[in-house]
Amino acid sequence: MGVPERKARNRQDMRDRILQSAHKIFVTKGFDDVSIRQIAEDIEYSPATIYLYFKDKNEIFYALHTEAFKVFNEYVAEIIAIPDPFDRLIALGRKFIAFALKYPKYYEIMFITKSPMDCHLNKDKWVEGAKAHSFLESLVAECKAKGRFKKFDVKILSLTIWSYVHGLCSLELQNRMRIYPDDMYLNVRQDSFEQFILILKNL
Amino acid sequence: MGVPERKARNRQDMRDRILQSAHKIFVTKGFDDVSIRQIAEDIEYSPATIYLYFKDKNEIFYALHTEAFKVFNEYVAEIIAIPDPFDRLIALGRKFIAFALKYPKYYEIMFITKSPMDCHLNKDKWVEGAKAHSFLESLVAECKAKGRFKKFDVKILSLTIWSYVHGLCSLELQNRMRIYPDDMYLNVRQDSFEQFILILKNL
Amino acid sequence: MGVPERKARNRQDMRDRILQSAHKIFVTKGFDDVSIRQIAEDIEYSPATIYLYFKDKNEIFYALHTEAFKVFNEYVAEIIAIPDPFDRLIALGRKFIAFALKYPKYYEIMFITKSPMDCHLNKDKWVEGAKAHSFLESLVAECKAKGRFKKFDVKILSLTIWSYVHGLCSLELQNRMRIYPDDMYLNVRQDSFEQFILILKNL
Amino acid sequence: MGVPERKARNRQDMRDRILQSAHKIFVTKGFDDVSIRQIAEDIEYSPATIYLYFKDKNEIFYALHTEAFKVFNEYVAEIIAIPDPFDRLIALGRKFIAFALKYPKYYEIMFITKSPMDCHLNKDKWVEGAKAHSFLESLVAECKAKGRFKKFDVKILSLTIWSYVHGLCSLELQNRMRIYPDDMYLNVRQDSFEQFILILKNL
DNA sequence: CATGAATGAGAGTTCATTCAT
DNA sequence: GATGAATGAACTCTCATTCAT
Repeated sequence: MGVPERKARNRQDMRDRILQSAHKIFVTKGFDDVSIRQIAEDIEYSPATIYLYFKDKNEIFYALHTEAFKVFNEYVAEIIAIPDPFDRLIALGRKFIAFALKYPKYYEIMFITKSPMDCHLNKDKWVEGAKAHSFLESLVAECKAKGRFKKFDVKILSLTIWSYVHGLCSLELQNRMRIYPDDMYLNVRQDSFEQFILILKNL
Repeated sequence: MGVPERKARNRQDMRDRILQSAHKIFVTKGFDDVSIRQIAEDIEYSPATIYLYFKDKNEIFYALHTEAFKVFNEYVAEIIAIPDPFDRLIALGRKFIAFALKYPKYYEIMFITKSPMDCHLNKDKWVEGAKAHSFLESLVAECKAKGRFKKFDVKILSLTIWSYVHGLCSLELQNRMRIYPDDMYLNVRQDSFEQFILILKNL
Repeated sequence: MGVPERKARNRQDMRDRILQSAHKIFVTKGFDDVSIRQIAEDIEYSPATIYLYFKDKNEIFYALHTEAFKVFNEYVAEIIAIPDPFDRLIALGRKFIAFALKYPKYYEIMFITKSPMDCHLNKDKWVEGAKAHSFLESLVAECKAKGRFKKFDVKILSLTIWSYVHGLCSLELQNRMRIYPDDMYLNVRQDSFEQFILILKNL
Repeated sequence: MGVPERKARNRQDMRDRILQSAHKIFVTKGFDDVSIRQIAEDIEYSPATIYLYFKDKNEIFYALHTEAFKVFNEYVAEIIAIPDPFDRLIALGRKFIAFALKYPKYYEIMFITKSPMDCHLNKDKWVEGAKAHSFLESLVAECKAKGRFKKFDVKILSLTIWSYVHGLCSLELQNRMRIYPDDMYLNVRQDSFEQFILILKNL
């Protein structure tokens, strides 16, 4: 490996370390407490150093966002092994929910946080989001090709499904399900999802 | 009108002015930029004055939250005139979405923002949220009493509906629907909702 | 009793209430936390009202100071019944120490706090302090008249005694005696004072 | 001198500048007026800069306190050259008083101010205070070993001496000696101390 | 490559005080 | 006699960012 390659890798290493730290602070202390200084302290470098790897705070958030989608894609990837498209669709839903619960902060960045970033960056984000979404749409289309969802438009139904699953995750992550008594709370999310599967099956 | 009454009204006026200003800044600049100082500047009073009407920043957010639910309740109230429960349910959905679009920041406070407020305040918030939710449940129960949703549990179906509608609104408010081309974007939300009505009708 | 008298008494009542409150806060929260607002809240009047009875904060502290000396004088007065001047001197010392322990905040104002007050006020204060001090000097003089302290100047010895007793009280009140282990701490002040009596006796 | 050394020295320089400024303000305006902003203005740096050298205000006060004891120890150190323990004891007294007069604000911090600092810091302070005190005790013990103070307990007598000297200094520093007419005022402290020496000599 | 040094801007909050009513 | 309303000035502290070294 040549010198430029090693340099590039070192550079990437450092960026990763910064992002990991940012994510860690994000997870433990919340969005507003992710400050350059805190990250610097965590990785034991000076705040100024961070600016060697990221233009500004926005860029860190943007990278975090990219990272989130990368993790998401990997997390979801394994469902492609499932032969039946409907089963695959359901599996996607399950994975989606599981991801939200396992990486709530990544989920926040991906689907909840309003970007404080500049507009041209957002375009890229939409691309990423769109990719995930068109994956869903292709699944719905496949189902339709196999005879399901006859009376429904693929794109619209996809949005309906996405809305439902995202709504379910959102209510959970933003603590809005605490309105249920404790014993119900534990099952309610699962029950609703199973119910939703049933509904889809009968469309 | 007696002196104490006038004083009380003046006091309320001032509180309202502060809250309106807070809401305005919230709408135009975002949650994090709502600062006592900004509010003060906006209403052209000194920062110290604000503390004569609100104990601290938390109390302002809390009042904003209460205000949000008040506006919401008034906004939704008129549907009770609709005789058929299913029609009423649909109308509730429409109202809900319309409210989200008309008062996006109130919607944010009510259903999205993770409260930075103290715990005992949150309890009250859940009470409010729960009230709105049990209103939905009672509607679903009424529908069921009239023969609909036969195979479905009232509470679980209510959550499913809530999730869907909230998800739809969330995606919209957090700009996640920009993945659609402009011409689609205009109709997609509406189309999905109509589709969802259809689904509910056939349950 | 005529109207002006009653008015004057009411006025004095209010002043007393304010001072009591100031002292209470002073005792429980410390010097720096005595604020007009806190006093106002405590006596359940508005801050502005306090200014009807005292020109400003300084005047309150000044009145507190006067109050302190009044309480001190009353506290110490009973020793005049003791016939022997040396016994009386010792009794004064005991009373002095007891006062410091019982009313530590009054003691602080009288002998420790550097007056934040204006100069012309200080003169009056010195008058008060001087009165207490000349009382001590007259006692020492009486002792000398009875044959004690032969080789010592009255004024200088008085200062020496005052210094010692004040030093002892100061160290105690400012927590500087915590350097002693707990069991010693309890007796050390008393032991030193008894020792000092012995020294005086043998002068 | 290497780079790190120079950097360390610069850092120490800055800390010293801040402390000197704090001390200066403390001397000219009093304890309560020592604010970060005032210090910043005085040293002609921004307030934020101060936080690069001190964690918070407490740390500044703590450093000031440490500084005070350092200066005190150096100031008092030279007396160890005096062979006779009683002479040394007297010299200590003189040095103590001279220190109080020369560095009144350091004296205040060391022996008068009630610390607003956190408890664990205070422990260290007591350690320092205790050190100074046990130095006094060892001197008294030495005197006793040489035949003086026969009828007196070392620890108690030490406290008695400390109380007297501290009382004398306190009365002076807190302006309580202004009760004497101007011509007396100039000598009275000195006279009392000489008298006290005489008393000790004859114990 | 890394950082020490520095800062302007801004946050929430409290205070003594004034004045019209 | 009492006060509600208001404020200017101050406080401690944190932030993202820059730049010379």
